[in-house]
Parts: sequence; structure tokens; C-alpha cells
Amino acid sequence: MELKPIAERFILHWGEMGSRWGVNRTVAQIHALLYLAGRPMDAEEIALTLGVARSNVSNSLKELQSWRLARVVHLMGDRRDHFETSTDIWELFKLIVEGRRQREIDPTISVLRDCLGNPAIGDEDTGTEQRIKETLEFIEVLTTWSEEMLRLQPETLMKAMGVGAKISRAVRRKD
Amino acid sequence: MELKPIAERFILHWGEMGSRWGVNRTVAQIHALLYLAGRPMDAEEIALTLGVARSNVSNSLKELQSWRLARVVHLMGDRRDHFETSTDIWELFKLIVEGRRQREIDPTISVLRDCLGNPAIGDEDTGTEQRIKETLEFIEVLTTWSEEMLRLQPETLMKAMGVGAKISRAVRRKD
DNA sequence: CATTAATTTCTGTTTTTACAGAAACAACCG
DNA sequence: CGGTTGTTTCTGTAAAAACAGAAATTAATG
Repeated sequence: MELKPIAERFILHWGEMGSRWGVNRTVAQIHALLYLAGRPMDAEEIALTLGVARSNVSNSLKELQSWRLARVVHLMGDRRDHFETSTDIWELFKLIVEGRRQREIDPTISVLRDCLGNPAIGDEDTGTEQRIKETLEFIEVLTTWSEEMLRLQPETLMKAMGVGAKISRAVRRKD
Repeated sequence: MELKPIAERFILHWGEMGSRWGVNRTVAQIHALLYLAGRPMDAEEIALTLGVARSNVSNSLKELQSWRLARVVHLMGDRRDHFETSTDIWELFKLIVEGRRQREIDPTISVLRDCLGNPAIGDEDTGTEQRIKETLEFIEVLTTWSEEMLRLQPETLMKAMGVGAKISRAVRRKD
């Protein structure tokens, strides 16, 4: 229940990082707590452990569930909802990337496509159209590729990154 | 001076995206403006174009400069500072990744190393140490690899991503 | 060196976001 | 079906961030 010092440090830092990346601090803290705990916790216990209001926990858990970063589980003989997260860091990373893509990248792609499809694009300054086009292409390449990568097994991905690094080194010699 | 509709849409959306990723809206807007304009602009012009206070522009430009996303240039016969950004989207991406690494990833790595080096780690719950260790390793692998990737020329990187995707497809058959 | 132009820093306000606590709601149990 | 436990929603407050405008500072010019 009471946090041990190192877990506390980890959780506080994670909350801080969340803030910097546009994630509510409490949301990030709860996720870090569940991750470190590695076991299901009920909302009350989470609230007490982190020293935040019960309602705050409720809303934050809903947010985490919308990212599929937390799920409800039930313990035998206990009426309360318990919440857990994956302890597989690769899986967590994938969920976060996927969530961000859906929420932010996809809408951005729509906007850029819309801009380029709009006849009024002709009225813009020279170069503007070109740069919007390049931006769209860039985002599309990056997302396609990251989707491919994230579909891999972690071990394979590791290997692929090794290959990537090797290509990198090989090419740099010629750079 | 007056924004044309599509540029305006792009800039507003970019500002919105900035907010969601922990970047001040005005900062993101100014960057988008300089990017689309593709020419140096002075602070006054930026303020008028975006309809924000001159002081806001000044601070935001300082922020952009700290990311190396904007630089001062001088125009012949004009006392005022003018600001420009790269129109190379790959270069911009690199600068942003690099900035985030320095500001957020590196400190996180320090914290995690610190946690693992602390003798008190023994007092933590079973599994906690393991997960912190995995988290650190994960971040280290990812940053090392991304550094390698970003060192490549864009064209090479494109090629490498093609290879990555190919590996991905090849392996998936066996998955 | 006084004047003007340009920029930055400071201060207070506004806006936004996060949050606590209360109230409402729902599920369950004897 | 009344009491109990658990959860969500609502409402107001507090904290944080963004921002405008004024004041101060710095640099350039005649």
C-alpha cells in the first residue's frame, strides 16, 4: 500500500514525463503504479497509494482503458473492480504508439489531404503546396513503416533494429 | 501578411498538435508559419500574422531557437532580426527527436540507472526491479537505434525503412 | 550622446487543465 | 426492499500555463 522509495521515484518521474508529452500526470502515475505492482489493484487502493481523490482515479482509469493500457479484472470473492496493465514493456509501447496514431496522426493526415485536395491550394504562395505535400508524404512513410515494425515480435524487432543499425554503419562509411 | 486559408488551416492544426504533444501552441504555430512561408520573417510580422502579442512571439522564438528549429538571419538594409526554419521536413524531424531525447529521454535513463544502482532496490517488491531493468533496457535499445537511423541521409533512411518493412513481411510469414 | 528602433523581461490577467469532494447512480446482498 | 458497497458524474476550486501589454533594456543611427 505504502510506496517504497524507489517505486515512488519511478512513478513520480513517469508522471512528470507524462505531463511533458501531453498525458495527464495522474493518468501516467496510475499506469506506472500498475506496471510496477504487476498485480491487479482496486481504485481505492490506487487512490490511497498515490494520495489522489477517488474520482480522479476513476476518470484516469477510464482514460487508460480507452488506450487499452488498463483492463478490468475480478478477483474471486471481491465485488470491486480491479485494474491491471501489461508488464510487457514492448506491448505497452505498441499500445501507446497505436493510440497516438489514431488520435493524432490520422487526423493530421486527413487535414493535410484535405488541404492538398482543396482547389484553393492554387492561391497559396509558391512552395507552400510543395511543403504540405512533403509533410504528408513524410508522415505517411513514417506511419506505414512503424506499423510494419510494431507488428513484429519483440525479439524479431530487436533483430531488425540490429540490422538497421548495421545498414546505418555500412552506409555511413560512404556518406 | 494575411494568411491564406489553407496556410491558416495548416498552422492552426499544427498548433493543436503541438498542444497535444506538450509543445506550446504559439511555439508550434510560429514554427509552422516559418516552415510554410519558407522565407525569413521578423517578429513583428509573425505577431501580426498570427494575431498574438509581440512578447509572446519573442519568447516562442527563443524556445524554437533552443530546439534549433529557428535561427536568426539578417536582411541587407534592415536592422530587425529575421527568423527562418529549415524547409527540409527530415531535418526538422531530426531536430525534434534530438531535442526530446536530450530533454526527456536522457534524464529518464539517468533516473532509471539511479534506481537500479540504489541498494534500496532490494527492499522493493519482487518484479519491480525486473521491470525497471526491462524499461531501461528498452529505452536504451530504442534510443541507440533511433540515433543510428537519424544519422542516415534521408534517401538512405527511406531505403532502410523499405528493408525494415521487407524484413517485417518476411518474418511475419513465420510468426 | 540624444533619439529612435528593436528586443526582452516583467507583471498581472485570462484561460485552461487538473483535481477534490459531494451527489447521484448502480449493483449487490441479506 | 432497505441497507451497503462500489462506481461514475457533476460542480466548484485550485493550480498551472499561456498570454497581453507595459516597462525596461539594448542596440543602432544621425
